[in-house]
Amino acid sequence: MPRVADHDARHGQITDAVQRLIVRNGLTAVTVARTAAEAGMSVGLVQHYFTAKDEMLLATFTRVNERFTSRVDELVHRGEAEGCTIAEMLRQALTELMPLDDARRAELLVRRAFADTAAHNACLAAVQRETLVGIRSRVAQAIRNGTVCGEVGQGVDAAGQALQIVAFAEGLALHTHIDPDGTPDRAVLAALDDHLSRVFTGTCRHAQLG
Amino acid sequence: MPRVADHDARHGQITDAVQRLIVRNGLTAVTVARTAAEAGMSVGLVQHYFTAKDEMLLATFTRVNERFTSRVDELVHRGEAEGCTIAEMLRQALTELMPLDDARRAELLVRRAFADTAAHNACLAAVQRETLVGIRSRVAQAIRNGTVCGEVGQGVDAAGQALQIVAFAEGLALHTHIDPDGTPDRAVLAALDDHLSRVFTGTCRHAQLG
DNA sequence: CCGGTAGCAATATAGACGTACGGTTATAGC
DNA sequence: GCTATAACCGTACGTCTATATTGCTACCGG
Repeated sequence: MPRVADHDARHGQITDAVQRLIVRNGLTAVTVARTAAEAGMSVGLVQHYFTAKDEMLLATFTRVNERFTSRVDELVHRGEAEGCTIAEMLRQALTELMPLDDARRAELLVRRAFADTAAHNACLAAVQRETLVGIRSRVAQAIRNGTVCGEVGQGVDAAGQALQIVAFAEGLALHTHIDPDGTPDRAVLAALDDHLSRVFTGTCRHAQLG
Repeated sequence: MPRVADHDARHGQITDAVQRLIVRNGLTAVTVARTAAEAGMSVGLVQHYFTAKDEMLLATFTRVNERFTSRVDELVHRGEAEGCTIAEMLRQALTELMPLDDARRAELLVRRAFADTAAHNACLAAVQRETLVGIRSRVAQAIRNGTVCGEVGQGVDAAGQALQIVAFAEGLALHTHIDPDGTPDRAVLAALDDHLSRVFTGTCRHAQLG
C-alpha cells in the first residue's frame, strides 16, 4: 500500500559500499555511519535494511562469495560453449581467481578481510566453507569429465587432485597478493599451467575438428 | 638505579596474552583492558611496555612470525644433523606448517587474524612479506642443494618450484583449516608428498650408508 | 481523495574503547 | 638511610560506535 522500494537494489548499494570501505581501509574501519555515507544514504536507512551490523557484514560476505563462485561457473559455461578443452577451461577459471587486476585484487582483499571474523562466527564460517567446497567440487567434476574424454589418465583421484589444484591456486593468489614483486604475473600463470599439466596429461578424443 | 624488571619477559607475557585472546575470540575482541586481564596485570602496566595498542599488536604479529620461521629452521637443522634426505627434511618442515594439532591451528589462526590489518598497515605487511619470502628462500636453497646431491633433476628452476611448493603448502593449510572434514590429515599429507615427489625425483648420491 | 503503511532522516542514548594522568611502591646507587 | 627513578596501579576523560526512538514524507489501495 505505501510507497515501495527495490529491496535488492538497496541491499546491493549497501553491501557494495561495505566492500569499497573494506578495500580502502579494512574491515575494522567499517562502521554503519561510514557505510551509510559511502552508500549515499542515512544511517537510519541502513538500519531499515539491516537490523544489525552483523547482518550487513554477513550479507556482504555472502554476496562476494557468490560472485566469486558464479564467476567460475560463467567461465566454465563459456568454455563449454566455445568447445575449449577441459584443461583450457580450468586454466581460465583458475586464472580468474588470481589477483591480476584491481577488481580481483579487491575481491581477494575482501575475502581475506573476513578471515578473523569467520574463524569465530558460525554463519560466516559456513559461507566460507561452502564456497571452498563448491569450487573444489566443480574442479573435481572437470577432472572426472577429463577422465572420460581422455585428457586425464585413468585411475586419477579426482577429489584428491581437485583439492591439490584449488589449494595451489589459493596459495598462489595469496603469495601474489602479499608479495607482488616476488611473483610476477607470468610466473604465476606459468606455475598454474605447470601444475595443471601434471593432471591433464592426455588429449581429448573428440577434439579432432581443428 | 630504581627497581628493575625483565622487559623481554613482560613483553612475552603480554604478546602471549594477545595470542590467546585472538585464538579464543578473534583479533577484533582484543582490547588492552582484556589483554591486561589475560596477562594478569594492570592496564597501566601494559601501557608502560607498549605506548600504543598498535605497537602491542605489531609485536605480537612479529613474534608469531618469528616463531613460525624459526620452527622451520629448527626442523631443517635437525634433519641435517640426522642425515635425512633433503626431500624428507622438506616434508617434515612443510608438515610442520599444517594445522594438524591445537598449537599449529592456533598459530595459523593468529597469522590469518592479521590478514585484514596487514593489508592496510605497512609495518604488518612488511613482517608478513618477509616471513613469506624467508620461507620461500629456504625452500629454494633446499632445492638447489638437492640439485647438487642428485635428489633434484638438473635444470630445475629452484625459485619457481619453491614458490609452487610454499604456495601449495599454504593453500593446503588454509583448506584444512576452513574445511577439516573435507580434508582428512592423511589426505593432506599425501598431497604434500605427491607434490614434493614431483620435484625430488632422484636419490642422493651420498646416501649409500644403509 | 484519503488513510495507513513503508521508506527515509535526524537525533538520542548507552556503552566500550584507547589513552592520559596522578599517585604509590620498591630498589639500586651514593 | 636517603633519594631518584623505574615499576606499577587505578581511574578519569574524550571519542567513537551500534542501536533505539521519534517523526516526517510519499504513495498505493480502496
